[in-house]
Amino acid sequence: MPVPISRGLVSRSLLRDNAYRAIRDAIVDGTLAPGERLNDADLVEWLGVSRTPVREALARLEQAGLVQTKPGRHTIVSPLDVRAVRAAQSVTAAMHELAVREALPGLSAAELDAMRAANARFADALRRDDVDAAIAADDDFHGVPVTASANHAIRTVLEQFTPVLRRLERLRFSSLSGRGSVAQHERIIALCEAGDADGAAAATRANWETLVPLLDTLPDGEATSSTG
Amino acid sequence: MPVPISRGLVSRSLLRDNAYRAIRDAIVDGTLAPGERLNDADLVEWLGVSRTPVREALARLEQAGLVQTKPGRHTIVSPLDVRAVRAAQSVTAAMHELAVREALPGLSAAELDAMRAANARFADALRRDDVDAAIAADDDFHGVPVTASANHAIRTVLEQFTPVLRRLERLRFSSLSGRGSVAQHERIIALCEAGDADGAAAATRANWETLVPLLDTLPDGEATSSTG
DNA sequence: CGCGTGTCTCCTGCTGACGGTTGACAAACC
DNA sequence: GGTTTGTCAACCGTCAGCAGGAGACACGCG
Repeated sequence: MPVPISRGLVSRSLLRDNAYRAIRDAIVDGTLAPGERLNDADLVEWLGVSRTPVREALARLEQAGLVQTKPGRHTIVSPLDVRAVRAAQSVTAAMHELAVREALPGLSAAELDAMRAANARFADALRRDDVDAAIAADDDFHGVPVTASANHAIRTVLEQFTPVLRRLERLRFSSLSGRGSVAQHERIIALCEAGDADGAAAATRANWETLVPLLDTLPDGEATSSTG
Repeated sequence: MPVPISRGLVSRSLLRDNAYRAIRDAIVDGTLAPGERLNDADLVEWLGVSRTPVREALARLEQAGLVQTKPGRHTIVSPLDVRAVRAAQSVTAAMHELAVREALPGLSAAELDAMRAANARFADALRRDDVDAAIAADDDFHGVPVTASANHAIRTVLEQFTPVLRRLERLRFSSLSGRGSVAQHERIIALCEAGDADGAAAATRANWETLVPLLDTLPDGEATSSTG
């Protein structure tokens, strides 16, 4: 049997990556509550790995702003902070806008189909009130231009800050932000098909701005750490 | 004597942060050449710290794309890759544009003065062909809107990807990209003063686009690792 | 009873060491 | 001589342990 020569298809899993995903997901879905203290030893026991991969995972999470570390003292899950989420939102929106702009010239019919399919799954998940599936489909939809842009920096930034937004959506509203997003997605697809870069970029940005009104429902000082 | 109650003014320096800065600067200024192999043991000996802080520094550099790691095999300084630099450039430009847009409504006269002062230092450094000073002044100039935007995500992203651009400028051209940048900076200041958000944002983006023509002078496959 | 101080414990940051995997070299076979 | 395969050294990922500092508590003093 001739072995397929696809390179690096199965990459060995690093313990630190698994730890990163596990802790990140636990923060996003609320298992680890905002403001909660993260003890290295506890995480070690929970994940069944040593402190080194756990600490490397925490370091990555700190860059994203999901955890905060005071050197030598403690590590906590970041409180829900309006300004921090707003910051992550505007950066995320800018990245998606940029991805659409860079991807559009070379967007293939197959990729447009992939966006349509993802949007269909998104709509279906919303009908079923399946938050997990809806978020996954939404990620798939916006992931098409990101992948097509072939811009690794965009991907890196999005992987950093998207969890911050997802956490707010899941903890605070327990349902995906906009049902109107389905129509917005359709509009984005249409503009992409028409080759309207400015229009598609603007529509994408607008789509990610739907989070903003929800932000305003968060009291300014909610769950601020020490002073409150 | 009453002690000033400024909080956390002196933050204890972490070895990993020092290691990060040292390695990053060495890559940017070419001390560590593109494609060069990075041996943990060598870095340990050079920096005089243990492997852990060195590895944490390398992990951060990998996110920025300045080094590449094959798990279990080796770590190398990223070769000069047009696509990677182009990706970092477009993300950086988008971030600076966003920073100006968010900072403008609340930009004070003092901050405008700071931009003018930085631009003056920038022009002076260019006259003296002092690349280090020019880059520092340029950073200061663009740092004003970034700081004023109070958007921590923007700052994080810029700290990640700016070194990638600086490395290209220093290795490949040994002089700052655009002498015309002084005039562009003045234009940005004027538009900020006039409160023209769209104009200032566009001018900022245009300023960071001056890197693009230089990118085209890089052959597509320059310094790709194995074949060369 | 309130405040300041000393001690004690816990936790983080760092260190040094070990094992698994990977790419390379060389010997053996066709 | 070319190809295959066995062996090997090197290096990264991970582990357990140590030291310094910060916070908590209790004691003593005013």
